[in-house]
Amino acid sequence: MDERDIRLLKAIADLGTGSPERLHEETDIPVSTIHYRLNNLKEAGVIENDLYDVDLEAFGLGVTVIVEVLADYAGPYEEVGEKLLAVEGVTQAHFTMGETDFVVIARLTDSDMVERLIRDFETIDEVERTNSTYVIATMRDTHNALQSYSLETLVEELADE
Amino acid sequence: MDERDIRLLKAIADLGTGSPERLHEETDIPVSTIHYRLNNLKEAGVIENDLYDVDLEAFGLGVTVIVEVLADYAGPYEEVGEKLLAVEGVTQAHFTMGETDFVVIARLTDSDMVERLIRDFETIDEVERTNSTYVIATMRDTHNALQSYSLETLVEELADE
DNA sequence: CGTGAAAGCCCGCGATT
DNA sequence: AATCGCGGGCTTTCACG
Repeated sequence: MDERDIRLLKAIADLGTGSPERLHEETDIPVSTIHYRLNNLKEAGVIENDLYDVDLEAFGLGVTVIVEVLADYAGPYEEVGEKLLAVEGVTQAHFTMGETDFVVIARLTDSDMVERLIRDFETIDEVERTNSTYVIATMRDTHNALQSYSLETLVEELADE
Repeated sequence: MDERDIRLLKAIADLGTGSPERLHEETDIPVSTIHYRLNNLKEAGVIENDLYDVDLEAFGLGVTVIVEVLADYAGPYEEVGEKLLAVEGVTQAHFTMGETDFVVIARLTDSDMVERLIRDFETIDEVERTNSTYVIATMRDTHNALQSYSLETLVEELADE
């Protein structure tokens, strides 16, 4: 992966599309070269998949909750994690170190559903305690960390390897 | 938005792609109708954008941190939020109610960069205190809350409107 | 909402450096 | 091994039933 790949990925992050033509306009790299590069990146697993960003508000999923979960488990943490993931509405689950064991983020319709979510969590054997925080407004929610990085920083990081 | 749209969006969430042909295989809805529907959904803002999922590990962005930010501000919260978003590596920022004011999630390269992140936060005038939690493993991180919902639930939600 | 044909884009091939 | 032009083929669009 060289500077040209970075420029490509940055363009993808900024434009929010993988369209070769759009990328060509943005980067001035010839269309067929973009193909060549993109294929390599896919092969290497750098680009996982193409997907759609669905607006959850449209489904009435307007409520976001962040739940800290304290668990007591003997086996591997993955087992507990799987049970958390199975609860309806969970969009993120992070296994963490520190005061709490898991940080879970869920998207729900209303406070009734929040109640059900918490109840579902508490029902899990290994779960000891939960601590919920309501989200009033989400200012950013993107997988594209690249968007927040400057091209220079990314190239620099690359050089360190 | 009717039941057919829901089926379409559910298929998108499940397959992880917006490819009309794949969607046709899954739903048996004619290809051109899928185009028609998808266009409407885009117009309505239900589908925000099509994008690529970039593997952040490939950039050495292997460290995830969750930071709770306590702030003291006179003006609107957006002002503080903007300052938080400007810090390099921030992928999510939620304005919350409860013990803390913001929950921020960032993707970074190493602990040096975590230090810098915290320092950047603390430098912001309105920020009073921060509390960081390291993520050991992320078990799920998807915008696709739809994946975790059953088709029945979604249609039911729709009917309530 | 479905059909068909025309337009435009994607992407692999192969020649070039 | 990377780059780039070309052209077949598929995807998408659009006017109509």
